[in-house]
Amino acid sequence: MSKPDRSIDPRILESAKKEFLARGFEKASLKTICGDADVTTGALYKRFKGKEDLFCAVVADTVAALHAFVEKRSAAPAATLTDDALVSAWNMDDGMLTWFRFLYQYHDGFVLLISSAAGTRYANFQHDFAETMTTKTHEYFLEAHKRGLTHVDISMEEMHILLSAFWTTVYEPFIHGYTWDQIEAHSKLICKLFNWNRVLGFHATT
Amino acid sequence: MSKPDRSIDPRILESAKKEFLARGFEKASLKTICGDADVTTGALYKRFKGKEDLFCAVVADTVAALHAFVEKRSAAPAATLTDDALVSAWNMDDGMLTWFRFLYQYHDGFVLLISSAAGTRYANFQHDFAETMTTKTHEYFLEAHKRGLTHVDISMEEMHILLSAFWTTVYEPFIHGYTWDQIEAHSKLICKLFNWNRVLGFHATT
Amino acid sequence: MSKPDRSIDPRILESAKKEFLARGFEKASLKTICGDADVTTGALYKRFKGKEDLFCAVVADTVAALHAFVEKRSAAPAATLTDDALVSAWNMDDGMLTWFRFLYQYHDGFVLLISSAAGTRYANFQHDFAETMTTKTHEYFLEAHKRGLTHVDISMEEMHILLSAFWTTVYEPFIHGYTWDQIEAHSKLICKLFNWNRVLGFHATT
Amino acid sequence: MSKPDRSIDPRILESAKKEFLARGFEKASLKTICGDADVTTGALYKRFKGKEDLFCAVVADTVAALHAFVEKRSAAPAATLTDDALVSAWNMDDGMLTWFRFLYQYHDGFVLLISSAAGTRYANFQHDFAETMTTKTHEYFLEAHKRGLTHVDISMEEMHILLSAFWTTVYEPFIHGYTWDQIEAHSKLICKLFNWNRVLGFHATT
DNA sequence: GATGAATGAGCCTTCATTCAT
DNA sequence: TATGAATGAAGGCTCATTCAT
Repeated sequence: MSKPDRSIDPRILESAKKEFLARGFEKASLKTICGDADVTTGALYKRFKGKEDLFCAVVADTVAALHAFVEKRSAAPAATLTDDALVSAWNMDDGMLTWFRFLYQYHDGFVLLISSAAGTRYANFQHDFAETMTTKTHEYFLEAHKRGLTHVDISMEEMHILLSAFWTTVYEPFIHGYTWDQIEAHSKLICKLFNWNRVLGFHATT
Repeated sequence: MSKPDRSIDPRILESAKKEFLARGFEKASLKTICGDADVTTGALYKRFKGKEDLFCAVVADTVAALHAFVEKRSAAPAATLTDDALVSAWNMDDGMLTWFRFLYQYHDGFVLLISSAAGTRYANFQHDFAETMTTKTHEYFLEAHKRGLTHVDISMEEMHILLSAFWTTVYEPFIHGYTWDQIEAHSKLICKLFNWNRVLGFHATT
Repeated sequence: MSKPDRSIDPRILESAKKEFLARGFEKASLKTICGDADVTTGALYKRFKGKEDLFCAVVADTVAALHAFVEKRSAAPAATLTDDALVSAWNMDDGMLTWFRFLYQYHDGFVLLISSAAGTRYANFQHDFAETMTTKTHEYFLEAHKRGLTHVDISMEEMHILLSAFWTTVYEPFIHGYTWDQIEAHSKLICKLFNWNRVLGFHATT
Repeated sequence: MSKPDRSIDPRILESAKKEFLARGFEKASLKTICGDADVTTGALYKRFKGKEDLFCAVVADTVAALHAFVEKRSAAPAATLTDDALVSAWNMDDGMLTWFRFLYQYHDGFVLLISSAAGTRYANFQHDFAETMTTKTHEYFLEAHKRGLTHVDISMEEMHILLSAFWTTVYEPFIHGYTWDQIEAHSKLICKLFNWNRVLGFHATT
């Protein structure tokens, strides 16, 4: 009653998600997508401007949620944090689990972004995401450095490559279709594995 | 008796490598490859069964060298190693540098395998490589466990996760086109970053 | 009793005129036309049978006015004209200006007919118009011939060629978007340019 | 023996010419063209870069001949002509016939250029051709003016529109498929009809 | 009457692979 | 053995027109 009838949309989006997931953006066939959704190509073009627009629509809420999530978690300026908060930011045990929980909620959209987006505006999602995280993280690190909490020097570039690797590790269980339980185990393991304190020159707290 | 004259091959392989690196296997154009190599498509098909066969040829020596390298390094049965050797296998400072030196030697082939192989039989190279390493590594770990050098339990699956994370970090500088100097620095960083002793339950040596 | 409410029509017609003028009949987009007119395609199809019908509607009053104008100007049977009238019909100084004034009044519709009608029933407007004029003109010429005002023989086909050439020259300033002042100047030039007396065998009056 | 076998090309070009002539560039269907030529679409793309390239190929010799013809006829700088030559340039009786003979030789290509080129780089052929002729003609006229052979002032713009009309008249018999005999008659008629001497202010020589 | 989503054939173009020469 | 023209299915996309609501 409130909204106009969009009952066909979910069918297209669902079908598109399936195809994009299975074959990647570039090799995905609109004909297959339309066929699966019992819709003609023309109908698709009524709602979406093209193949990429369709991809973006499939992925839109994931992207939005991701932005919101990142925003919320990096809202606090480095300068406002206590020394303790600044240091413990690297002991990510529950922080990571929160991340995994969040990403698991947007599982398919996230996999699309990291695995099937070649050819779309999200082609560099992994890189851009690492970049975003790097910027914020480096800012915190610099603040810690200024306060004398560490004496190690890490350039943006080095931090970027370390975080790229780290986040690639985060992506992995999604790409390989882990169950939630597996992901939980994965989370704990990699938190134990990555010794950020040592790399960044903090006093180990663990 | 020896091999037939393959004097034209290098041009094709070089050209193919360039194109595969630049555009990835799927988007690479045989026409471009043949054009750059001053060779006709027909000639190409005389020597290679098809696009994928060409890719495999480009990558063949890297794959072979990789196998040989892995084989050599894991030739010794776990049981024959001293306790010390078993434990220090994880403090990989020079071990890693050896790896990096090796991989840097096969730079392009390696990048092809980890970045441009989608659509070929090497699509899952990263995963498969981690798998390979996991088997051998787990065997060593089990031996260490048996000897009481650790009391932590790590399943094959967990070991796979850990090694995937680790190797992902190793790949990173290649993907990002690091110079050798940068890779050397990265190597040191990596060794600091990974907390193998903690994860595997060895006495911290650092 | 009178006409049904057509209050929305002007918007469609205006929008259609704009689009047809800008892109020609074939490349004009009904979607654009409907969008500009704030009307749905369905609504358009309620009033018009299709794209061509719409074009015809846009052009209808121009066509009607043209017919009326031609009719009025050729109402007098050739036989009823004086010798003088018959001959001076070709020294068209003010006759032409009257024509130009008339065409300028129906500027857009006329341009549509001569420039944008490919694909419609008016595709051959130029040719058909020349044809129409030819019939009447030839009749006058024959009458003049009969009265001995000329001894030249001009067939219908030849007359058609001559009038085609003449009217093509008339169209030109419309196609080129001349202002009224430019058209007025053009009109004078035209009268100088065409050597009707020589072609038709009248005594030069100029 | 000298040339490689291109025996299939004529079939494509012939078929393309037919289709372009019949439906215009934009509505012409490559499938139809290929079908008529007993060739697959792929084959077409081996020889031509695309639809427009095909059109250009069909029209290439006409364009070349046209350029050469124009070049040859306007090679003489205005300043080098005698007064007589300058004036009689406008009494085009045999000049026009030469033109018609030439155009008739390239009949189909010429029709393609003036009637079927919308959407190609030759879309503005008519206009550009008129422009070319205008430039040269105006130069001659200016020279005549300088020498006092005329006192009339005609701007480039006015000349352009007059020549546009004139050349449109030249095109007409081609567009309407006149036979050579009809064209010859047409040529004579329009030369009689257009009174360039009067418009340009020369002493009538006829 | 009005809506506008849906239709669906057709568009031009690409490219790994084949095969007659 | 080498050639490279030919294949032909498949690609994404357009748009005048229809019809259930």
